Amino acid sequence: MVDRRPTIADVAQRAGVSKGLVSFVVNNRPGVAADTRARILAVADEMGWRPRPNARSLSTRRSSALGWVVRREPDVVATDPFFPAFMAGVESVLADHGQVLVLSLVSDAVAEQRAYRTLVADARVDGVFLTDLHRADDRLALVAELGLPAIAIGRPDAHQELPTVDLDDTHGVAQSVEHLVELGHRRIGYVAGDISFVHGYRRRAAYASSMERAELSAGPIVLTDFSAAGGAAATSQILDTDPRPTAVVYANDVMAIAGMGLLQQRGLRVPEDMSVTGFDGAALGRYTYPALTTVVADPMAWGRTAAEVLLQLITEGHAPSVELAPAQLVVRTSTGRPTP
Amino acid sequence: MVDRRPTIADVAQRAGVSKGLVSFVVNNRPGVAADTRARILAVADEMGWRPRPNARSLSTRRSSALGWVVRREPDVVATDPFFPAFMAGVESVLADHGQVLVLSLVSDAVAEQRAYRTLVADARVDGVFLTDLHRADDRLALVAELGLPAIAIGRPDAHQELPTVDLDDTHGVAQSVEHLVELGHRRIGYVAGDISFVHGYRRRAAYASSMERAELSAGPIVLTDFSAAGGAAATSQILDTDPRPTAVVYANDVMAIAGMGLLQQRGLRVPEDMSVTGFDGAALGRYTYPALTTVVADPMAWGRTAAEVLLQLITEGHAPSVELAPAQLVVRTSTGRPTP
DNA sequence: TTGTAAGCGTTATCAA
DNA sequence: TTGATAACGCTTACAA
Repeated sequence: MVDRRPTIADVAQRAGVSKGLVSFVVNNRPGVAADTRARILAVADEMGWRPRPNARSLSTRRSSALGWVVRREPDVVATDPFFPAFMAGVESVLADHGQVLVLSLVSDAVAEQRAYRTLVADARVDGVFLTDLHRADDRLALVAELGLPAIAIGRPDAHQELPTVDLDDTHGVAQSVEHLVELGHRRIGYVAGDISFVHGYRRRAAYASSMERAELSAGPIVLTDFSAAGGAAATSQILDTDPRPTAVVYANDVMAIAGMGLLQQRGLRVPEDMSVTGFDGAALGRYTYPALTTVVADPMAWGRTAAEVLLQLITEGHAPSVELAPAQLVVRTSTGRPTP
Repeated sequence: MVDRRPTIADVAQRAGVSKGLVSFVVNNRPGVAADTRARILAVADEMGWRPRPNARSLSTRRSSALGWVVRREPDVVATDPFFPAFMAGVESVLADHGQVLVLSLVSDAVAEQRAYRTLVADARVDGVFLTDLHRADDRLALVAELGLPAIAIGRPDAHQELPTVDLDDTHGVAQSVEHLVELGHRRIGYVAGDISFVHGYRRRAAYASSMERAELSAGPIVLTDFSAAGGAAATSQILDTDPRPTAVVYANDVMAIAGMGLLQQRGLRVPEDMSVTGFDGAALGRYTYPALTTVVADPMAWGRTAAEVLLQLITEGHAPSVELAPAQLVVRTSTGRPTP
């Protein structure tokens, strides 16, 4: 016989026990004598045996994999620091749990639905992360229909049963506005991302209520799509308003950086003629000229926590929602006093 | 009995045939009467049955999944347009083939090795993409040892058996240098990425040979790491050289953008005092000020082709290497004539 | 061309 | 506390 990989039968035989007992031991089930357990573990270790997930999945209907379906344009993913950092956080947890991440990048809603359905039909994953929540997100109903364990990244708009791992981004936006007001700005514009996203919507709301709190009238507000192109176009629109604002709050860093580019191209100085703030804490923002004042969150911790919560949901059937530390303003040089 | 998902047995029974025949039909195997085949397909379709990959994998030892292990800092992934675009390309092919992408993001070589070994030990994937090739890349030996089908993204340095999907990036670098020379530049610096990567090494070599071809002496050359921080620091070093160059070629866009930021912070104008070129064609580069002259490749096509080749390698045991269209220079406004 | 039956490597059930 | 033995859902010899 060729030296094929050892199976549970080989381990059982070598340890002089039945397959069932070996299974009990690797699954940490009670009812096995301590010395028997130790012996089995020793043999398994010596033979370098571990249960194969796909064989196991046949009887348990568990795949030991978690799914993440991302519906975004590649261009947007490319410039979003959330994406890889969140993934790194998830990954750091999964490896220790013998889990694996199945990732799917789709471009439209139809492909997105199909992706979730196929993941379930093919029993590819035991649960999924729901990111980029929309205000009316049909994935909430979908995962319920499919009986697919899921957790929401960022609080869904409607009240939901789903465990949620959330991070308050409104605080950072409020800090941005307050920072600008303290510097003496009175006309502060806002470039929103896509407000069909919960986070896009919430950030805009935070801007509006902060302006109100400062007893300033909000606007101009431009709605766009979180992309560099969108940020530049929105900035152009803002420049056309009269009276022109002296500062602009952007809903993410990419739009802010593109916005600064457009301002400079039009001959305006940042921050002398226009102050600018971003959101994300992208690495690049430290090295632009001027360096971008922005709001930084901790997406890696977000991913880590999300993975832990999802695993708990899968194994225990329920899990708590978690609120992470809020995003914080980091002041750099793209903001300053308005020139009179 | 509850209405559990149909299995191959249900389909066989309903169609009045054996399980074996159903299996033959879904696997497109010859030797089934045409009308029988049609009837079986009709029944399967009607019942909404498809073979479950994990049940299938037990006998075939195929997982219907492809693996991609990425060893990079999240920060670097975050700013690299290659990553999501390549992934989108891969994904666009996989879905049609009932395949899934298992992605792993690791931070060091030890975790990387472990990731590949676990993927194989757990029979998680049928093959892997090898990206970010190093000049002496131990993964080539590793996949050989593991018997893991793999394709190289970008040509490995040493002669290898692996099918390769490559894209000539040296052409774009040469174009960059030629463009600058035509504009009248004679002292052209270079900010390399990490030259332990094949692509980092090749780009630098392309710069050097282009300079030689133009009968100019190469340098200053600064080696760094493809990050924004690295790009800024390298630029600072270049500014310290005497005589100072009038143009700098950067090995990627992020370093180029950070470099422009540093130049401007030091009071230099781009391109009047210093021309700058990048590499990647990142979306953001169109909207910086000035807009970045850069080299654009098509990483989405790269991913698409890579997926097709890898699938062929897995199913047929061999696959051709493919050479994609070379990257091309796109001139924008970060390059101009040197001021005398 | 079709059916039967034996795997594939686990976990689950039920006795002992 | 342990051991047989039957699932789990599919593929694949081998027979018919």
